Amino acid sequence: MPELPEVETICRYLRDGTATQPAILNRVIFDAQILWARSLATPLVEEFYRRIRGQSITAINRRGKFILFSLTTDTLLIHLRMSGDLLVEPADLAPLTHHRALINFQDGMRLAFNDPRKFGRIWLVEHPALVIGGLGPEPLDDHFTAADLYERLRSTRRRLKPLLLDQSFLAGLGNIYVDESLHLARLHPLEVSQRVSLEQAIRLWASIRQSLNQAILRNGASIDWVYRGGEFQNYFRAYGRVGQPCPECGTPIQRITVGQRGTHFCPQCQQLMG
DNA sequence: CACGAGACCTGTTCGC
DNA sequence: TGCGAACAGGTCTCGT
Repeated sequence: MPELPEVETICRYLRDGTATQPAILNRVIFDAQILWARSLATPLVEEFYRRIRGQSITAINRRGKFILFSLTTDTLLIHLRMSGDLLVEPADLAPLTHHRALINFQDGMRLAFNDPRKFGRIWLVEHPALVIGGLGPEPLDDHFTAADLYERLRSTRRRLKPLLLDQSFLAGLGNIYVDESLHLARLHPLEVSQRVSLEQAIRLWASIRQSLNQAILRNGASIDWVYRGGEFQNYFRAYGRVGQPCPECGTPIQRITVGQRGTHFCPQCQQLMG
């Protein structure tokens, strides 16, 4: 499910709690179970069990699409990839079909990692930089400026869509928010980054931040069978709207494939520069 | 260097 | 109704 706004939403749910699930900050870990071996990236499962036991959750943060749980001595990182989700529930429930890992707390609750497609990954490390060190800037960070984006765009000749999906270029965007940001900025997904002017870069920078901020305000997007209460899917401008009118000009939204990803854009508003 | 294809996985939806 | 194909919010690795 998750791109930056959805991961941010889940992060807040875990930190602050919701109407249906309690916050898990400061809980003490009793033990853990890995139900699908490949969900654990590192360390080996026995060491994971041994090290995580007895640590408590001192902070919950997001970096790009990673969720970082600061523990007493280590950091637990979880990437939800395509279909992952995190649930807080009583530890005595029988695991659901798609539960891949369980972190059991001393107070009888547990954090369950549910992931039908099994692409998600878990790391337990002393130094999180080992996992997230290669990420590009955080798009909503005050330190990330339009000038930064312009400079980064100029440093390569890649097409905008695959470039913005590259987490080492910018952290957190995925298929939805790249399409939404490019539409808002009126830039073609196949435009070459080096041809983007300063003015266009400023527009793209503002569009990325606006898309992400609006999505976070609506608790992210919920599509298909994964519904977490987010409502941003009702405000999509381009993503998933093939054949429907562009909100700016009414031209039907087109779908092409770029780097094996479905790509949605308005052929009128988003034209390649000649 | 930049891009495309194939892997990793399961589930849903679409077209005939 | 049934069945295969296409598709899905991600990322890695390999070959050209």
